[in-house]
Amino acid sequence: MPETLQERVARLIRDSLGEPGSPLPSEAELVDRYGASRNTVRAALSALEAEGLITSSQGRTRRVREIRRWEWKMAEWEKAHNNDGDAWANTIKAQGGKPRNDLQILSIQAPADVAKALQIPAGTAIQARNRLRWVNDEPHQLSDSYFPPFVTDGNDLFWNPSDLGVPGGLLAATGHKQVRWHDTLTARMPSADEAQRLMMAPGTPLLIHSRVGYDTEARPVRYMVSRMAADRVEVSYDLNTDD
Amino acid sequence: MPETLQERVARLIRDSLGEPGSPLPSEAELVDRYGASRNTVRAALSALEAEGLITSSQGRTRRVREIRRWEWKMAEWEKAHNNDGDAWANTIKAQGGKPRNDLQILSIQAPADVAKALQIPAGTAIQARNRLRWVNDEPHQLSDSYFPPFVTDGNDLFWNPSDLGVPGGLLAATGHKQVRWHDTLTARMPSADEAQRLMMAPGTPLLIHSRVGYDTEARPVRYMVSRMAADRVEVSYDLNTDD
DNA sequence: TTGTTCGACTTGTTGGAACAAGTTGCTTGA
DNA sequence: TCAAGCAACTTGTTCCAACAAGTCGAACAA
Repeated sequence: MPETLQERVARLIRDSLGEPGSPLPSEAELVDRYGASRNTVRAALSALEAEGLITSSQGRTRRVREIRRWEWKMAEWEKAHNNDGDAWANTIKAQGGKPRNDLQILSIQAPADVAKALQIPAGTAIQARNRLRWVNDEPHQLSDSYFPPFVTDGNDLFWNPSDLGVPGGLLAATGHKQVRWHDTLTARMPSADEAQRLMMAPGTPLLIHSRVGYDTEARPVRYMVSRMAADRVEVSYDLNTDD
Repeated sequence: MPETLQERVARLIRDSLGEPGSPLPSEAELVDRYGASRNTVRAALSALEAEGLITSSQGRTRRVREIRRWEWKMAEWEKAHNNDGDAWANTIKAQGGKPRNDLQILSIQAPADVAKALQIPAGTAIQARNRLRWVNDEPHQLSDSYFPPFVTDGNDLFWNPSDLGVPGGLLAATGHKQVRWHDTLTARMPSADEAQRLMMAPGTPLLIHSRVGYDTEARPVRYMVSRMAADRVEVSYDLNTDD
């Protein structure tokens, strides 16, 4: 199959990209340089944008995209006993970032995925804690936690937005200590709403981390789903042999 | 900021999408239905394609995209002592899939990221084992392993493509047992080459897993990078408290 | 010196047209 | 019956044109 003109132009531009942050030639110059129409050049450029290689916004020169990722240590997260502050915030601070946190606590009816993870019937009334986390005043991730009724019922602590200063975390303080976790990771493109709320550049995927926490009796006590802009974060795990 | 016509059309189409696998109206019908030009309708459709919501190929009706993910259990991977076969292949088989494996062993000069992970100077001659893994004759992931010279030097076993049947894996058999691992996960859009090799649909990100394995003396003995089509895989970890 | 305005430059949006090329099913001929 | 081939679909590629709208620096006025 022969290469189409827009593919050819995309390839030539891609191979001539400079350092991150450096400007691209204007559309008009690319039209001259490659002898293609403006539409064709634009098709090539939007392909590069969808690949996450360049930025563009109206009136401004296109530039080579630059990325900086923050590490999120998943194995230490809520496993550490000195979990008196926000473990995530501490991680970011340790890397020189300024973390921030919006928390919203609400009652919802469990959607299918939540119900499955918590092993309860779909539609059950449960509590959700929806967090929007920021780094350096840039939105970073949407982190939603869900708790089954037997954990939250008759426990006002869960309606308290400041869970800081609770040693071992909210669950340990209410007698539902987590001893096992099952994490899954995947990625997909964001919906329009997600892209807008996280101020994501086109061509940036969403990295999705979900965690189900189990207590000593192997009951699920928490389900957390974090949706992160993949160009701003790197999730890490430390493992070792048990023996 | 007012909604543009192509955004409006994209939104209306998005909201009217049916079941996975169901067909979309043709471009001509969408032109009639929304009173926009074909260019505008196509811009809306390619936005939806970039979001990973629909498929399209020449001559064929566009359809709502359907996805099926395979789980890859990272905590069990090479930690298990009964690692006599290929642990990844076993995982896939357990889920009803047919795994396959192309292995290529070659000598390369360490690129920057590999050198950093293995703590050796960039450009050092090292051994690479490049794998292309398939599930049901569909390409799934590119998995490349790199070993530092002190591990491979004078050890012909590493040039043997069939590492099956080596209890505990290749490294254990040569006296460099891994006891600690550091994993990182992130996502980005694939390059044109990656998209082609993995036969990835547009709007599909690459999920990238990297693992550095350390021996008992805390020396890095292996660096592995796996690039996976994110719509076909889900990475998982099982964690527990040590006490 | 400072602030505003304006013009030239950038990319974004939307329309139109024509032809290329892949797919699918029906018709037709062997 | 079966295969080839054609017709009518589909999406893909490529051009042209015009105007909208954001950006940025230089010129100008206070």
